[in-house]
This record gives sequence, C-alpha cells and structure tokens, in this order.
Amino acid sequence: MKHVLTELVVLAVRDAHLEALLVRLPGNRWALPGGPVPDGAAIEEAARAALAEQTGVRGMVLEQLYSFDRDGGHGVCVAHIALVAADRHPVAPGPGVVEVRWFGVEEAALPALDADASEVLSYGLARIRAKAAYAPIAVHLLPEEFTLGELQTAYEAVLGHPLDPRNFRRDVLAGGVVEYSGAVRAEGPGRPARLYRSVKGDFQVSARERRIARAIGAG
Amino acid sequence: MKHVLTELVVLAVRDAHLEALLVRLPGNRWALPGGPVPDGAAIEEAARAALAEQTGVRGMVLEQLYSFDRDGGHGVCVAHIALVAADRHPVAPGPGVVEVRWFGVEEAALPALDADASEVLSYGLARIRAKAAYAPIAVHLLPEEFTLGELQTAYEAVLGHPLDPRNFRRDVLAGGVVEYSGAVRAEGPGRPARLYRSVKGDFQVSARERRIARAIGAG
DNA sequence: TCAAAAGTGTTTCTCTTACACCCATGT
DNA sequence: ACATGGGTGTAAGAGAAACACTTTTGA
Repeated sequence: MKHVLTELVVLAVRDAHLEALLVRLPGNRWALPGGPVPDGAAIEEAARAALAEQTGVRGMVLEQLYSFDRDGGHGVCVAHIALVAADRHPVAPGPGVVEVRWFGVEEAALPALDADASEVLSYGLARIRAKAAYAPIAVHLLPEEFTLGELQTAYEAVLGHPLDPRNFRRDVLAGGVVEYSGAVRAEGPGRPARLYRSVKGDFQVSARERRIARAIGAG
Repeated sequence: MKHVLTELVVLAVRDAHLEALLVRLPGNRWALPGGPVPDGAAIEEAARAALAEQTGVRGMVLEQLYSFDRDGGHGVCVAHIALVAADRHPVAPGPGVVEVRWFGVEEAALPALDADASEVLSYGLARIRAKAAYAPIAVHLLPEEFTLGELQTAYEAVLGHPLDPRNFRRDVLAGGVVEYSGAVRAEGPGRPARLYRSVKGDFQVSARERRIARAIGAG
C-alpha cells in the first residue's frame, strides 16, 4: 500500500508566451498544483478535482505523463499535463493555497521549485514540445473560435521558434484539423481575420497527417 | 492509500514474428507478467523483480507505459514495456505460475485475456510501433552481435511491413547506431553476413537522427 | 554449378523550405 | 493616406522511395 498523489503541469499561452500555472503554499513555497488520489477514486478525476479546488481551473484537456516514485518508495506521484485556454480559466486560490499565478516556462522566469517538481515540469515541457511536432495540440490552448494568426502564435510559443505564415496556413488547412467558422473578427486596425474552430473527432495519425503535422512543427 | 502493482508487456522477435510473453496462472487463466509494488519499493525495481520471479527473464530494457486505475479505484497498475532478446532469456515459470509462453501478438494467436490485460497489451504494441518509427529500438530485441539482416527482420516484425534492404542499410549505417564488429558469421548457404553491435551511448534525437530514424520506419 | 543470403548506387519524385507582395480594415 | 495585421503562390533544394544485379558461400 502506498499513498498516491497527482501533480499537474498546467500550460497556457498568454501574450504569446508559454506559461505554467503554479501555486504558492504557506511558507512561500511554490509548487505544482496537485493533491492526493483518495482510495476508491480514479486518478484522472482526482487530478481534475485537485486542480479545480486549488486553482479554480476546470474542464481542460488532461493527459497522463508519467508515474514517479515519491517519499522513499512509500508514495507514487502520477504526473499529468493539462492544456488550457488561459482567458477561459480565471484562477483563484483554493483552501491551503496562498496564491495562484502563471509563470513563463523559461528557467529565469520560474520561482524556486523543489527537485521533484522541476523534474515533472521539465518532463511536461518536453512532452508538449515533442507532441506539438506531430499533433494538433495548440487548439486546446485557444478559445473555441480563433484566428489562424492566434493558432500560429500558440504553436510558436510552444515550440519556441517562429513559423512561416504561408507554410503554416497551407499545412494546417491541408491537415483538416480546423475549419472555417464562417465568421470574421475585426480587432483594431488591419484586415479582419477569419475565425476557425477545431474539427471534432479523433485524428487517425495517418501517414499523410503525420507528415503534415510534422511540417507544422518543423518551421 | 491504494495498492500499487505492475504489469509488463514483454516483447521479443522470434522467428521473424513479434511475440509477447504471457504467464498462465492456476485455473487456466493467461495474464501479463507482473506483481505488487510493495510499500517502500521503487516501481521499476518491483517490475523487474516480478518479471524475474515469474518468468526468469531479467536484465532487459524497461520503459514505463501508463498507469491505470484498478480494482474500482482501490488499486493502481503501472504498466511497463520490456524489450528482450528472446534467445538470451530462457523462460521458466516461478512460484504461482503454471506456464510461461511466447505468443504472436496478432489477435488470432493470443489466448483469452481479461479486458484490462488486453488494454495494456494494445497500449504497449502501439507504443513500440510508434517508437520504432523514430528510435533505434530494435537493437534491444537482438543479441549483442547481429547481422543487418536480423536487424531488418526485427524492424519488420515490429512494424508489420517489409523494408527495402538498400534503404534500410543506408539509413541504419548513416545513423551511426550500429558499428561493424569486425567479425562475420556464415550460417548455411549464402554469403556470410557481417556482424554489427549497437553503439553505446545516448542518442540525442538530433534533427538529423530523427530524420534517419524516420527513414528506418518509413519503408 | 546451383541455390541461398549478403551486399551495393542511382534515379525519380515528393515534400519541405524559403521567399515578397497585395488586401481589407481602423485611425 | 497610412499604419496594421490578414491573406496568398511559386520555385529551388533536400529527402524518401523505388528499383536489379553482383558477390560469396554451402551443398
């Protein structure tokens, strides 16, 4: 018997930067959100519940990352990664939490974290970057309707390098992962942008789509 | 508090087929090898120990797959995948095990398995196939020295489709993941094959190597 | 000398990349 | 009218895929 807990790497793109959500615990210690998985509870549900309680964030895409030994073999930490559209998720500290805040994921922007949390965070970042190169993940980082410019910005934030707009548009549209919603949005000066939404349904990772997705990440 | 256990998808290439190692428990039930992770023990060590005890297989490459809820939320199963060189691992049933046997991974070749085990097995197969397309995994499925023909056969068994020998040799050798051992091996009629061994060391997944590795899997 | 497996280069085509200008709107 | 972001096509280079024959051995 061991105690089982979850930790979450919660990521969003805010202001063209990839940011992670951290919680400040009493004693000025910053940590990843998370909590125990009670006996009888499902792991993923417990992760969602812990995140909702500690930070107010709920209803996002959640993926299991890895399970780590903790507490000298007396515990197990099942790490998850969550992708959220930052605007749709106002944060509020829950019980036991002093503060909830977004931090840029660059080393310099992060507060001090213990070694375990750093490991989980690195693992999560590696996973999302690897996955961005072949899967249409960025749609999870955006509101329901978005412009291709916003989608490109999200990819650029995750990947950490700029993409060519013409190639990006060609490949995204060819991949069929987004569809034109029919609406446009004018915001300040400049030509109004068409709004797209992500196409529901599982994406078989066909050879063709893998290729296209790779292209998305390869700019 | 939950009980934590491991299950292992143990894979080998035997006779040009990808096969999985299963154990028969009393009552004629076939199952994946595995066992409890005792309080205080590390997950991966427990997985190795369980596999060694139940089947006699030890010292192979082990990778964590996923953690599943079990027993109505009262347990957690941390699934692993193991790649072994079949010839180097004679199997022998341990305590509590009636029989240990290799089965082809095709649906038709497998015995009846419970739903949980089937799910873990499918997950393991998906993982190894995905990984074969970009990482030099097949070397783990072969003895220390092997011919390029054997390596190609191993890849073909994992991927489930034939590869072009010229492209395969070119890409494998260009990738630098194997080196010529200097020896050759004559076996029956036909020109003797050069023996290769895998090059130690971590393979940074450089753009170049990713490309090459992709080539390996893309035939 | 025949059967069997190992080993070797080149060509074609597709995909990826790089690149510059016009369009529609707000101010 | 101009500043701002949105939207579009093409050409050159790189990588992947397809392809057939010669070599070396055992029988």
